[in-house]
Amino acid sequence: METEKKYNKDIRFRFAPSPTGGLHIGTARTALFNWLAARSMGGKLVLRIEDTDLKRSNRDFENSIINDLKWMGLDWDEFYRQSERLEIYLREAEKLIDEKKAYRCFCSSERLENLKGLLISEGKPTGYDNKCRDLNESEIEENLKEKKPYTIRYRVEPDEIAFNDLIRGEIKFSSDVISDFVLIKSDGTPSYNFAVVVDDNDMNISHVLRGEDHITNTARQIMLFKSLGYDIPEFAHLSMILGKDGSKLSKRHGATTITQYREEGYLKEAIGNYLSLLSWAPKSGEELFALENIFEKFRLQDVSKNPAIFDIDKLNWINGNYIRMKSSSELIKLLDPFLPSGKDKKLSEADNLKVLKFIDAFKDKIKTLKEFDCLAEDFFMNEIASYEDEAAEIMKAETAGMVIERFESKIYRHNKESGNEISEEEAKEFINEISQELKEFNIKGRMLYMPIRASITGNVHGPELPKIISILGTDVCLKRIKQTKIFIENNKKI
RNA sequence: GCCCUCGUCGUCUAGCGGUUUAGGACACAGCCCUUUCACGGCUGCAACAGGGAUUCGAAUUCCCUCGAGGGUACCA
Repeated sequence: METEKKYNKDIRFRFAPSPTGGLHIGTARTALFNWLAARSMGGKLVLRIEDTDLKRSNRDFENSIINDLKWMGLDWDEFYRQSERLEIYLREAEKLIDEKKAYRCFCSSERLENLKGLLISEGKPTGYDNKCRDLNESEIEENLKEKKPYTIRYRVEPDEIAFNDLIRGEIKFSSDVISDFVLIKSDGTPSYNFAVVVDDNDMNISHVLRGEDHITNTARQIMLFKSLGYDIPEFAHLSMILGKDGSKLSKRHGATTITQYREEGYLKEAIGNYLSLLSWAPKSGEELFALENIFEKFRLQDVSKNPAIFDIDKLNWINGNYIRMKSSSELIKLLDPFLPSGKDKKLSEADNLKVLKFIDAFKDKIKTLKEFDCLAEDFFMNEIASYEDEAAEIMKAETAGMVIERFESKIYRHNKESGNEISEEEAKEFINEISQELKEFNIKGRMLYMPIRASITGNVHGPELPKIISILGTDVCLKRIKQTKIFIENNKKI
């Protein structure tokens, strides 16, 4: 109750990715939940790039992350980059040294490695052995004079650390299990735990919402908040996202970055919707919703503690739903990078109309935009690429030839009289006519429709026949029928 | 090893001591619609990790075991 009062006026969340890779699905989920929480509470969201690991961070990754965040429809109120704030961390660390809450450690990394190896072999907890904890003034002076590189370590004092996780409830630690850790690395950059605390205070962060993998860091950070005399923010930890086999989501499970999913043909609406459903559900039980409509219903307290397995089937289902919700004209824009005609950037007026028809015919069959790609391939060629076994089988029937013959003559006449364009209605009328004509031979149903379908697509599945005919146009239909007749001849010989 | 977290259908979850023959969604199976595929509709399949304790009563509270995940860095 009191905590609610405390932050009512000034709620500030932050999202703090490190640019050591693209925007990972799990990181994106954390970003989304921060956005949801901040917006639902009427607070602000800060984006902070944690690029203090000079070796692994890079600007391309940062751009990619920001790009993907924006693509998802997330926005933020303030932006910071830790690499631009290095003096601040140094200054705060010096302060702690002065207060004897931190100290310079001159141990080489070799020594630390050896120490760790030794402790492991003895079956003891690994951790720093406090060698430099109580160096006297002259020892320190001497080391500094020798220009020995040093780190700044925090002096962990015996204490019990407890905090109330907004998702998990009370979590306690004993300082016994935490050894003196590094605040400032020997290259002068701050370590993660230190930079985070200084920044969260500096940026007036009221709520820290991050992944479960940071729970143990929280203990270290709380010690630092106390030692630096800062106010301690609220904490909440989201569960991990796991792969199908229950292990941490990694490349082995397929695509792991938002960029990849975008390229696979997932819509931002679907990604946001699905990710928000990972460890949270609206009370109403809705499964499909827009983020803009849902954040009001979002409550941090309702977030589930269980780890969630990333289920591509459900994402596909959601994505299919959003594809169906889009109009064909919206889809044509989204589809641009996926369509063969879009690839070589020569979309004529006629092509455009064709694509529109094509989208209309296929959009309720498809789970990802990328699936349009291979589908489109078949429709934008003059020839049929290959005949399905089932189609070949259908066309072996005596009556198939008759059907195709009649179909061809109708298309042929239309082509001579009205050209390539043929509307769905006209195509439908043709089929009806053929149906009437062949009634006396008792050719109907499958035996009527399938040969027609197979003769122009080589396939027994697909969109409604009139749609296909209209998409292809009579020119292509005639070419393909001719091709099919040859195919049937050859097929007979075998 | 030590520390922390988590454990409801295959998966995401609802459930907050009696209203529960544990509800919904995805996936799967069947049926209907349909010239086909898909969409849509209907039906079905399927879970409280195990053991104790508290209680008249436990998926819900407590303890133990087991399982999973995370941390234990001059990575974040």
